[in-house]
Parts: sequence; structure tokens; C-alpha cells
Amino acid sequence: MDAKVRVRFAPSPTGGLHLGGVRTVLFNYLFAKHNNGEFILRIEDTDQSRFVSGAEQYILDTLAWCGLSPDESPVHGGAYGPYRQSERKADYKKYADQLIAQGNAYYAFDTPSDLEAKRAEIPNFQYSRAHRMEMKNSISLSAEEVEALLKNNTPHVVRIKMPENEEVVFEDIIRGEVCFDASTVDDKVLLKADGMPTYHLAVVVDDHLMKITHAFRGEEWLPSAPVHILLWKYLFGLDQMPKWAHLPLILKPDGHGKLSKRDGERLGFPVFAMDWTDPITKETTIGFKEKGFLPEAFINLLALLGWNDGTDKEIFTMEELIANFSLDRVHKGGAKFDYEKAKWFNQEWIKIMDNEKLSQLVQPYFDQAAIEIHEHDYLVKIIGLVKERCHLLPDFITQSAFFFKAPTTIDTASIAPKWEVKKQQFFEALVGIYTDHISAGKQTIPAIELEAHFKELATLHELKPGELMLPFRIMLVGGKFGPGVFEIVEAIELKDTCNRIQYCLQLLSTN
RNA sequence: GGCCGGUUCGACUAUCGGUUAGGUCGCCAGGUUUUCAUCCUGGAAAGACGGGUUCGACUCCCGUACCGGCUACCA
Repeated sequence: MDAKVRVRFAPSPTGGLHLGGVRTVLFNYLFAKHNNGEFILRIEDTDQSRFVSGAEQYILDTLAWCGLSPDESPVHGGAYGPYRQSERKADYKKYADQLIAQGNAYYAFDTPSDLEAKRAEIPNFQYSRAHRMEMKNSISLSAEEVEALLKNNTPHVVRIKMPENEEVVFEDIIRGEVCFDASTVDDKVLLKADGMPTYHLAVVVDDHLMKITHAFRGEEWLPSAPVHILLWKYLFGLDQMPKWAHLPLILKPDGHGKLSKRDGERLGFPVFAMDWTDPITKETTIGFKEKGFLPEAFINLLALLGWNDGTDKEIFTMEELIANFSLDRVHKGGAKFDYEKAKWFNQEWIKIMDNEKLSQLVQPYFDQAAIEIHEHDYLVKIIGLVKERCHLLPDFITQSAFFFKAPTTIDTASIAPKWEVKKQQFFEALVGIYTDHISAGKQTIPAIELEAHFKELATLHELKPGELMLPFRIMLVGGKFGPGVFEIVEAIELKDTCNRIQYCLQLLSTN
């Protein structure tokens, strides 16, 4: 029996989490849960120069919003901690030393400016076999020189010594066999001058120490895979290595290339899961959450970007995704992100979501718009009435504000041209009838009855109901939109209806 | 430039040698809604190219083109 499935998502805390990142988490999570395995969050904070405060908390918050809770993480704890690479520094040094002792790695004393000069001098410079001997390192230098340099604490890095004439072959779960000629890859830095590991060393050491069985990451990592394979071979043995899967990229909707933060700003849609505010510039980049997406929809649309279950089914709950997810149905090619389809997913989720639950999500938007909700049950009812008209959560404001307070702008221009005295009289009579009902103690009347009364009265005034409906609607909601007029009347009740009619009649007579 | 990966309607995709190449988003037209949305019906719309293999290729092989990724003491 195989060891328990363990996967990890290992982001760098450098800023907001974008679509591609969240999808990588999702596939990790789905795979883990489908196989009764564990999902680990590991923070790759080895680059001090790129560290951004608040980014780790942001990642945690994002995972929580998405419903992708880790089994182990810096805050959830676990038996394989610490889960921040900056806190595991000693481990990496140990393995770097081992590699040097085995002859698989070496010290390099070249300064950043040395390297810069070399790159300027030689086009397409690679720190590899071709130029190794021209550089300052423990292969080109004598043992005495190296020892002296080390003794003086000369800043240095540790580089992997890529082998000659070796083919690195490995099996990628979604791509099949991938093959590299090791000599075409340069001698990557493993341990930096500040003692921190680079990604290459850290990922291998930590995946081993944390007993990771399956390693999933974006396709951009494929070219450095041979380095990692070799490190596994030198350090822990290939039989211990996790299975790899390089996920396809999420591309720009227009043009070409990897989707970036800039594309969202340019094209007017979010690329981050949640709002991200840069702690230094204070600049906020909008997220799917704040744009008004439901987490269920966000997860759903991400899952279908590069994966499907082989049927025509497109709407999936998290449980269904877990039950049906399989890596062999993940696409090889990158997928262009389509915001229109993303909104469609959200609309579908709004339609099927429970009204009570929606009301809680929508409440903050009403608060923000300074629309007071006096009765919660009323809000729930209204949500049911307008939900199929909403793509994003803020749409509930535009679609239903008039249920809570009279519209401030009235599209009288759409009534005025065909307005006539007969209609004026009709509405005055209607107000009279409603007023009688109010006097009789009725606050509202069922929509069907309202409609019947309305038609009767229209006939009495020798008018067709059809030419009265639009003006009536505009009087009530301010424009040409919204649910059925009589449902609106029933909801806002007779008194308010009369007020709105009278206000509008006044508006029309002064014009 | 080098290395690696990818390529079916505008977009997301189904197809695992034999189909009128299917679905969804979007778009267009019609119906329902006496508004808008929903909903229903219909429509336009695709195998990058060239060679093989095969009775037969979108599917397998080779080449070309195009697109992308990587080529940092960043991940």
C-alpha cells in the first residue's frame, strides 16, 4: 500500500494571490481530498528582498474564503514544521554541505558585479561547464585558495554542478515523459550568500522532510525540473521523489502570455482572489471577492479552467469537485481567461444559492449604499424576486434599491411623449382606489388581485393596460427594469405606491 | 539565440482511428416577459500547415509554422 497522499502549496509571500495561484491550490486540494490525503501550506519566504508584510496573512485569508483549508500550515501547525522556510535555514545548509562533500555542488565566490560583467561580455552567458573554469569557484581555484577565501568569510554561494552527458528523464503526470540534456542547464545557485536557500534547494529538501508524495506547480517550473530531479537523486534517491505534475498556465484573454495583475487593470476585471493593498504604495488591487463573486462560483470557474469531468456538467460544488477530480483530465495547453464566462458562473451560483445565505452576503453592500433594511425577512423576499437579474453581488443594489426607498431619478422622458390627460386621470383614480383600501385597513393586496383591479380600471377609462404598464413601472422603479409591476406593488405596499404615483404625476405636470 | 512545452468554433472544452466534429460562454434572430433579466427555439462559428502510417486520421509518427514558458544569489 502506498504512503498517505501529501501535497503542498508553496507560495511566496510577495503580494496578492492571483488566479493561477489559486487554481494551483485548488488542484492540490482537490487531489488531496479525493485521495483522502493531506494538504499542506508552506510559506516560501527565502527571498528577503521580496518579502512583503501582510502577504502571508492574505494567503491564509484567501484560502479561508475559498474554503481550501490546509491540514498543516504555519498557523494550523502540524508534525512537519516549521512551515516557513525562513525558519528552516539550518536544514538547507546541512544538505548543501552534503552536496559539496559528494562533489555534486561547489562554492562560488563571484560577486554580483563579476557576474554582471561576464554577462555583458559574453552573449547568452551560462554559468555552466562552458564557463565554469573562467569563474571564481572551488572547481577553478586551488584547494588552498578556496580554504583561505572561506576562512576570511568571503561572501559565496553554493552552486549545483550539472553533470555532463547525462539525460534527465522523468514522468510528468499530465505531460508524460519529459527529457532534458543536463549539460544545457546552468549551475543553479542552491544556497545564497546570505545563507538562505534558493527555491531549487528548498523545494527538494522540504518536499522530502515533509513527506510530500505529489508535487504540483505551474508549467513555468518545467525548465528547472532537471535541477530538482538531480537534487533528489543526489540527496534522497529517485525512489523517494514525489510524482510531478506541471499545470497549464492561465493566459491573458486578449493577446498572449501569462495573465498578470496589469491585464486585470487594463481590461477591467480582477485577477487577485481578494483585494490586495500594497503596504508601501497603499495601492489596492481589486479581488474577485470584493468585486462581488461568490467563493463557490470562483472555485467552480477555476476548476473548469483546464479541467472537466468528461460530461457536459459545468456547475460543481466543492464536494462534487472532490469526488470527480482527476489529474488525467487536466488539459496540457494553457487557457485564456474569459471574464464573461466567469460572470456567468457567478450568476448561475447566485440563482441556486439560498436566499437567506445571499441576504447575509448582500447586506454589506446595502450598508455601503446607505440603504436601510428594516426587516430582514423583507430583504430575503426581495432577493428571491431579483436574483436572476444579478451577475455580481453589487447588482442587487441596482436591481432592488427601489424596494427599500423611492427612486430618486425618474425616467420621465420615456413617459412624457405619450402622456395624456386620460392617463393622468387613470392614475389619479388608481390612487383613489388604493387610498380606499388603506382606509379599509389593508396595507397591501396580492399581486394577482392588483393586476385584475388595474385592468378593470383601465377598461373603465377606455385605455389599454399595455400603454399604462410602462408609465406605472417607471413611476415605481424609476426606469425600464425590475420584476413584474404588481409584485413590486405588493411588496412596497399601497401607501408607498400612492406616494410614488403622486410624486411622478406632479413631475409630469410641471414639465 | 538555446532548452522545454503547447496548438479543435472569438473563448472554455468533448472526441482516446470510423461522428452530419458535440456542449458551454459570448454573438445574431425569433418566442415568452405588455420593461429588463430569466427561460425556450433556431443560427453563424473549429481540427495551424505539409508529409507519412492506415481500408480509414482531429486522433498515431515526422517535419514546418505559430504561440507560450524558462534562460537571476525571484519564486
